[in-house]
Amino acid sequence: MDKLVTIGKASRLTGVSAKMIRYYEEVDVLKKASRTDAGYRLYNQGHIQQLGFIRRSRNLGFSMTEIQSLLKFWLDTDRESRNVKQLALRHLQEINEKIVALEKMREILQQLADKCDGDDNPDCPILEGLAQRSPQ
Amino acid sequence: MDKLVTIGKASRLTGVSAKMIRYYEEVDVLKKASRTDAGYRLYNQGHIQQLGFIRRSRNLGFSMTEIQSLLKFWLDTDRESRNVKQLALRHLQEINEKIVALEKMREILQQLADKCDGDDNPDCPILEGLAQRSPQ
DNA sequence: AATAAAGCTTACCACAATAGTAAGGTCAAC
DNA sequence: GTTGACCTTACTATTGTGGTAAGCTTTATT
Repeated sequence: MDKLVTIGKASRLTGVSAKMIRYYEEVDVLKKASRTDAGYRLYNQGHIQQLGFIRRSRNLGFSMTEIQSLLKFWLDTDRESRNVKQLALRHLQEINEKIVALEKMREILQQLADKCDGDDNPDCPILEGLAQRSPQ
Repeated sequence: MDKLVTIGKASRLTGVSAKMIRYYEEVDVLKKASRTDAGYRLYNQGHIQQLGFIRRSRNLGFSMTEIQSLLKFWLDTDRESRNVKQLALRHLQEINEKIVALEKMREILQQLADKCDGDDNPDCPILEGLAQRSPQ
């Protein structure tokens, strides 16, 4: 009683482009689809759920490799939540590091921009900053 | 009286890898170097300064295309600082958008992680969240 | 039934910025 | 006169996504 859908419908159901669905299969984060006689891919409910899982994981910034691990945990009822949490915390730390880096950029750039009149005059502390000082 | 250096020295002087120096030349953000008879690239003080400019711009997250514009402004003494500031503010906005996106990820992921015991038990709200809800 | 439109297939290319490798030429020192 | 450091070009790969082209299948319209 498993309703099977072709890739276009699976895409509409999950919000994942057909292109990406094929790619996920290719890099082994999505279980291979069965095929019709003509070679069309067919997806069942399990695939659809898995695609949702992948999409939400991507939206949280997890890499393909991390998603592979997450999916393995998800499918393994014997997992220890310790391992999942560890993966999540590691990713959280990466996110934090990216935020810190971006905030540093923002601060320096904002300081330069504040000093620049932004008119028809050629004087420009932004260019001077990029040319001379060392905004890290 | 312009001291010329080969690419290795230019790299050490600027902190830009030789690989990247060649790449910058190829994509036209760095003026072409002159060559020795044997074909070795030779860099002068202007090149070195320009490489510093590029490195600092990269560190602030500007793309190659943006850096091309910045360099054009820098070399044009008739520039209007308005244009430079506009470019900088646009980039600042992109940085802010990235920060906002990352903070959203962080919040959702942190919430999931907080609910997860992270022990040898298989129960895992992180996986449940990825599987079921919509942590956009 | 014939044809058109929509949907699917694989196999390419492109992106942005960086790093790595291989095969080979050059230069300086010992 | 050989070794080792340095340089050259030309590839390949990365990450995740989008695009295109050429061709087959299925569905809808006439």
